[in-house]
Amino acid sequence: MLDLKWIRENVDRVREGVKAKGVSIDFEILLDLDAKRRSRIREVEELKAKRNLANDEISKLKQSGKPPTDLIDQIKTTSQNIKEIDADVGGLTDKIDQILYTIPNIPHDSVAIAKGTSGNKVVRTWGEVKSHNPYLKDHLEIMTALGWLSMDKGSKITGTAFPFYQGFGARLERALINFMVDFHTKRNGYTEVWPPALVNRASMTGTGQLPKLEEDMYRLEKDDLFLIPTAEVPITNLLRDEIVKEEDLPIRYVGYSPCFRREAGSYGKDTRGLSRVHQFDKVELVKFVKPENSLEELELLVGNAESILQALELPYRVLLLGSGDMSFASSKCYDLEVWAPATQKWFEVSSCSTFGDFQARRANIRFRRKETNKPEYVHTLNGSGVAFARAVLCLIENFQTPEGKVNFPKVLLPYLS
RNA sequence: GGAGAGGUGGCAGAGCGGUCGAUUGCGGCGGUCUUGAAAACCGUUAGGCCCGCAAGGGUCUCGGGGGUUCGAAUCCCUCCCUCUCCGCCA
Repeated sequence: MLDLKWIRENVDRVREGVKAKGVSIDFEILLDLDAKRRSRIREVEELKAKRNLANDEISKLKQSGKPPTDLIDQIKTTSQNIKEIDADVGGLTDKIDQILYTIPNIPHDSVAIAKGTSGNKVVRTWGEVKSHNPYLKDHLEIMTALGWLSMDKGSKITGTAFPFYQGFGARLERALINFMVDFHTKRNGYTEVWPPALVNRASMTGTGQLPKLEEDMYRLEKDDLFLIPTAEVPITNLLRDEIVKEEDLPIRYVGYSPCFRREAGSYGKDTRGLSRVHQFDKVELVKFVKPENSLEELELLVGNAESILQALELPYRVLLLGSGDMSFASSKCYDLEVWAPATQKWFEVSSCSTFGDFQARRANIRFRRKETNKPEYVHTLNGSGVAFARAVLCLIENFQTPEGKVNFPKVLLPYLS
């Protein structure tokens, strides 16, 4: 979330930033509640100071054996007042928090202000973008024919858009997990983690999925736990409510997890085969960095994600997202899209963002700077490195042979043999 | 799931209604001593919020929330978590 004090001092800038994200917030109400709350706090703290002095006095009188009954009677009304004002402050705080939690992060200055996807810019393209060729079959056709994937079985067992991988398809999934995690640990310097796939409400709130996206997630009612939409959630929350040492930064984690998305209301849009599914696998990169290194670390993160696509010999392009297409918590975001030559579409397989201190503030993740010895919020970043279902889709379509078989990039061969 | 014991500062561990934000030890930081280091000694070492340009002052926090009281780390209720034993189980 944004800092209330900072909002107060920079309302116009926040107002513009929020609008650029396509969200509408009534800041007059917020600032009014804030002013009321602070005035009530001043009021109640004065009373508390008075009560504390009286309590000291009572304590002394008791110790010297004098009955402090008069003083107790006097201070009773003060205590009653304190209770009432405290309740009022509590109510105001709840209202303020409710608003604060719905305010999105504002885009970084280097991000184009634009509606929807109109501000997205291709910053570079890599590899050969194959044009349409009559013999090309799409991934679903190939994988189904080879017995690698059954969307029908997934539907029977669970429901629509739950892929069931079989035989070599299952093997491929497992190989990709190992390849990507190895690559990021050995070559890109990340520390491997394997997080839980279920998280509690506090974690979902910490990274910003809640309260806004509750409808997009699978939830276990009985335990009030959520199936993670991305490993970003458990991995970022690893450091929730902690203060790390300055010299430990940057902290880099890589973790595999299954990802679960209800994708409510998205039926009929790009849903063929593996292009949009409710459960998929993903290797996620998460970084905690010092604020001054945030943008530079984002570029490195994008590079780390790209290195996977290059190793897999997949043609891709990098998009810098405009304000209207960015996620709620993101401050600056690059998407990586891979070309699928049969489907003739770009598929997003990675989204790399810096969140500034937005998540760190919500999740209370700080570091202590040596010079000042004061705790400061870290900046959090994450990116897919990369997301599977679509990467598999692109892999199959790019590496298919005219005979209806599939070759694989040589980097995967050790994992597939 | 059942029974019991606990959750206190970076860690360990006291306190169990009244100057307790908290004794003490370890660790960390600064200093004295030393050619340097160790040891020893001295000092220092939580965070949030409010007011303030600042210095500083006030207030809150002993797992979370609520209650009793003039006053709660201490008493009561509730939830969460950890440990031990039993049950169940991959």
